[in-house]
Amino acid sequence: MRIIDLRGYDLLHHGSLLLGRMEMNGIHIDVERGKRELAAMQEEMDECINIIMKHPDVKEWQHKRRKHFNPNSSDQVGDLFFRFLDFEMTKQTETGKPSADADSLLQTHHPIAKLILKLRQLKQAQDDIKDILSQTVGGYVHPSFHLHNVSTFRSSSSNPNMQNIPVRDSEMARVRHIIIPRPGNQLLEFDFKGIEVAVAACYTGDQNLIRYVTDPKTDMHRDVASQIFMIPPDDVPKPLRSMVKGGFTFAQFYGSWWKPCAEYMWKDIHENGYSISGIPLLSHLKQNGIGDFESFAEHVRSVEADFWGNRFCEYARWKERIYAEYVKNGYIDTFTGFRLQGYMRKNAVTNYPIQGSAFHILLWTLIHLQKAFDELKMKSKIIAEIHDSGLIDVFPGELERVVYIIQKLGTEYVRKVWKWIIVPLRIEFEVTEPNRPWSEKKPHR
DNA sequence: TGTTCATGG
DNA sequence: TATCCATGAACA
Repeated sequence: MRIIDLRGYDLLHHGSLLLGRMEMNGIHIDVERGKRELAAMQEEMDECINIIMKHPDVKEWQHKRRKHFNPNSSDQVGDLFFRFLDFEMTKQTETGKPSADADSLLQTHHPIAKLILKLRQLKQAQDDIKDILSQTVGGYVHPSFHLHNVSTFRSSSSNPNMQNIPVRDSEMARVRHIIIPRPGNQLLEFDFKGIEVAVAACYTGDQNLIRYVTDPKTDMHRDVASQIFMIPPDDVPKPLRSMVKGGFTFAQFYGSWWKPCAEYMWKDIHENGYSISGIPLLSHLKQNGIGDFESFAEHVRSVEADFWGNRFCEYARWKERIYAEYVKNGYIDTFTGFRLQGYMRKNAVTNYPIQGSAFHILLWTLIHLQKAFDELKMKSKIIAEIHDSGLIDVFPGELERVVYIIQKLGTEYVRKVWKWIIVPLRIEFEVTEPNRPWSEKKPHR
């Protein structure tokens, strides 16, 4: 992997300076609240452990195995459920042992499965908070951000990693309670919507993909869901759309194929029982001749053939073209000035330039945002960056101005500089009240 | 140290 | 016909 020209050099040079500046700024931490959360989590964990250890199945396991049960050991948990209690093993680890991940455990419907998972969540949240507190000095933590670790020329973060702090799970999102703005300030988060898909449209020039990311009246995930489940586009329920988004469309973009996609979706629709205008999805499928996994998989196979053969045929051709280029030359070049070389699998070749360049749009925006802050003598500070989003500690009275500048830079100016961005970009903003934690961010406008 | 599981994009 | 890229912790 190397830089091929001044565009790439410039990004790394100014990008490094920016990330260094961010690192020096640091993030304000509510240390007292952190300590309270740790204590509260410990109590909840003790409660879980108590119930787990009292369960007759665990006691019997300890007796027969002549060992103290450790609920943090996935080896032991897997052994308990899938060997000792003989639940059906639906998933193996790479080395052939029964998997003890969240999915596998939930499928047992055993009363302590949920407790073990809750314990895992609490433990990780507690570890995250401990990790942050241990590296906080004078109320501020200074995470590292790097540009030299990732094969795609994305960034990474460590000590502590600010790029994988939980946000979806309500228990774990408690970690965000301790991340607060400077006194009197607000936290502003902005993120590029669907930027990887937008960048994929730029690289591939696929007319249908370009239309989907350009025309807000269209909806790719809804249309694909409509095709897979044979229902009118307007009848696609939101949760089903979102399942298809991750389980089929993105999986396909990343290089998956019909069989694993079909397995994932088939399992999901059995667990989550969607209904289409009052009719259970499974009955609806049966009415359309799909009554078992084999017929569903066969159908998904045909949807996949249409996906790459018709819907996104230019994307498919680009994938072949770029891979052939890599095989011939031993490298591929990105729009942002980098040469990707060395051993890459086919799926990597078709994904790296997209992933890297999507991040570079954010990086460019942040570099110029910092420049604006300096030139206008503004007091807001950039404090973190998460691949397609930025986190700003906003000084009182500067909020609207900061939002305006980000909007201008990230959706207009970047397109004047990088003509390869041939589709519109969209940014959404979320903000907290003054002095309130990151967990309380609300949509802005 | 390799494996597994967790989180984020 | 391998779902892309990371970091961190615990266990064995």
